[in-house]
Amino acid sequence: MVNQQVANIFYKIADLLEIKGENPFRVRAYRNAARTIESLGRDLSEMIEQGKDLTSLPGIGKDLSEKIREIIETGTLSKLEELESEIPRGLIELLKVEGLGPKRIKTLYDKLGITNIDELRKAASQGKIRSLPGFGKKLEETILKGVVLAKKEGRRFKWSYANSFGEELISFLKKGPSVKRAEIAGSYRRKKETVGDLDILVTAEDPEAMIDYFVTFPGIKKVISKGQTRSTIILESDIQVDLRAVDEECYGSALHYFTGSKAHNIAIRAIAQKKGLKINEYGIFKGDERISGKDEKDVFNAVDLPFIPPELRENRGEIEAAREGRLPELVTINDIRGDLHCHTKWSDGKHSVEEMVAFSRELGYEYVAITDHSKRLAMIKGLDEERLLLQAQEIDEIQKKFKDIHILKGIEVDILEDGSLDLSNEALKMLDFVVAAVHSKFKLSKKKQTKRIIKAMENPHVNTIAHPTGRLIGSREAYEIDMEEILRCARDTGCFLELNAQPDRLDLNDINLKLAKDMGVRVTMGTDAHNRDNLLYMRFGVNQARRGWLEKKDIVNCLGIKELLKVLKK
DNA sequence: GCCGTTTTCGGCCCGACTGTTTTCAGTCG
Repeated sequence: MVNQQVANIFYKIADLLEIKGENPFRVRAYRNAARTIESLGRDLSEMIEQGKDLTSLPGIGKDLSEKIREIIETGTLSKLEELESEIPRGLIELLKVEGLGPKRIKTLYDKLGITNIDELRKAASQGKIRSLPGFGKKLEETILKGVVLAKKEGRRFKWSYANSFGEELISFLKKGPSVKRAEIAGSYRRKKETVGDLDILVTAEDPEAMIDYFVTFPGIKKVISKGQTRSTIILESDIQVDLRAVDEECYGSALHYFTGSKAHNIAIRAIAQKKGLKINEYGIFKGDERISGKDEKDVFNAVDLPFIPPELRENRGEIEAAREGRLPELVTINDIRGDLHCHTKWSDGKHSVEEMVAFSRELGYEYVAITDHSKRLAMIKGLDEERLLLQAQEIDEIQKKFKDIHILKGIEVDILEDGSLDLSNEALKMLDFVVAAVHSKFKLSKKKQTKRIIKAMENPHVNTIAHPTGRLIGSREAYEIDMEEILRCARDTGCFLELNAQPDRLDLNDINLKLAKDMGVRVTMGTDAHNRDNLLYMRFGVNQARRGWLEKKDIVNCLGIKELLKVLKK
C-alpha cells in the first residue's frame, strides 16, 4: 500500500478540514505530512514494524504518527470517517472547479444545499448562484462554461512534453517587444519528471506591452487572466502557462521564488525570518530596506548557504546538506561517456548496429552497448543463442571500422517468472554487458517479485537490472518490489541498477536514486533507444539523475572504457 | 497540527488578480 494511500488520506482530510473552515495551518500540516510521506522512499509499515520513531520525519508529530499507525493497522482512519459523515463527499470534487475554493463551496452548501458537480451545474443554469454573497454573474458563467477545467491536481505532463512547448514559448517571447530575459521556472526548472504548468519569468522594458504580446502566442485556448505584471493562459495542448514580468533588480529573488518548491521556499524563508530578514519575489529585505535580490545567489547568501541547484530544492535535506557543506556535485550530460542500453534491427530497433554505433560516436561517446531483446519476446524477434552469436560476429566486423568507439556486446535478457533467465549462462558468459529485465507477470506479490529480481541479480553474468520498477509515467504503476532489499542485494552482488532514460520511464525515480546513492549502490544509464534519435534521451536521464542527487562517481557510465570493463567483472 | 540556537505557546511565506465590492474577500501560485 501504503505510503501513497496514507498520503491520500491526509490530503483528503486537508480538503475536508478546509471546507469546514478549520485553522488553515492545521490544514497545511496535513498536506506537509502527506508530501513527506509520498517522497519517503521507505515503507511506513516496515518502519512501524521495526519500531522506528515516525516523529523524526519532518512535519510528523505525535498526533500524525499515531494516525499513520492507525491507518496501517486498520486500513482506515476514524478521523476521516468522522469528517466524511459530516461533510458530503461530492464537495471535494468542487475544489477542482475554477474559481471555487473552500469558502465559496461552503457558501454554496450552506445556502443552496449544493453537494456535487451536477447540482452545481443545475443551480448555475437556473441563475441561482449570481445572487449569493460574494458571487456574481461572471462566476456563474465560469461555472456554467467549463465547470471542471483541469485545475490543481489536474493533468500533469511529462517533462519532455512540456519541454517541447516550453522551448517554443521561450523563443517566441525572446522575439517580443523590449524583452531582456525569459526563463522557465517552477517544477520545469527543477526537472521534475512531470510538470503541472509552465511558470515563465521575463524582464522587459515595458512589461505591459510584453504581456499584450504574450497573449498573441499561436495556439492559445483560453486567457485566464491578464494583468500588469502577470498573465495566465491555457494552450490548445491543455498546458497552463503563467507569465510574470519582474524588474531586472528582482530577477534573482523572483527566479528563486517561482522555481520553488513551495516546501523549499517556506523553509528558506523561515531561516531568513529568524535572521530578521524578509524574502519575497521582490528581493531580500531588512526592515523596509531592500538589500539584494538581483541574482539568485543573493537569496542563498542571505541565509548563509551556498547555491543549491534547482533539482534539489524539494526540502528533502538539501538545506541541511548545504549548511554542512555536503551538497553533491551533480552529474552533467558531459560526464556521460557512453550509452548502456539500446536496440537495433536485430530485435525491435529501427536502425542497424552500424547506424547506432555511428550516431553514438557523433555524440562523442567512448562506448555503446548493443542490448537487443532475448528470445522470449518472439514477436519482436528476440535473440536466441544462435542469433546472438551471429550478432556478435557482425559486431566484430563493425568494430574494425570504428577505431575510436568501443562496442560492447550485450543483451537485454528477460527475467522469467521464477527469476531464471531467458538465455543460457554459456551464451551470457561471452557478452560484455548483460541487462536483465522484467517484461511479464507484473502482478506478482511483492515478495515473489522481489525474489524473482534478486535471483536474477545473483546470476554472476548479470550486470544491471533494466527499468527496475517497470512503471510508465502516467500510464502504468510500478510493480511491487522491496526496493531496500533489492538495493542491499545490489550492494552485496556487485550488480547495478539501471536509470532508464526513456522519458516515459525515468526508472529508477528520483527518490529511489537517492536511496541507492545513500546505500552505496551505483547505477548504469541507458536510453533504451529503439532508433538513432532516441540516443538523445540521455539528457532526460541526466535530469532525473540530478534530482536523485547523483554525482559522476555514482554512475557507471561516467567511467572510461578501461575502468568500465573492470567493474563489469562481478 | 507542527515546531523550537529568542519560544513548550504562539507563531506558521506572501503578493497578484478577479470579481465582487465601494475597500475587500477569495483564490491561486
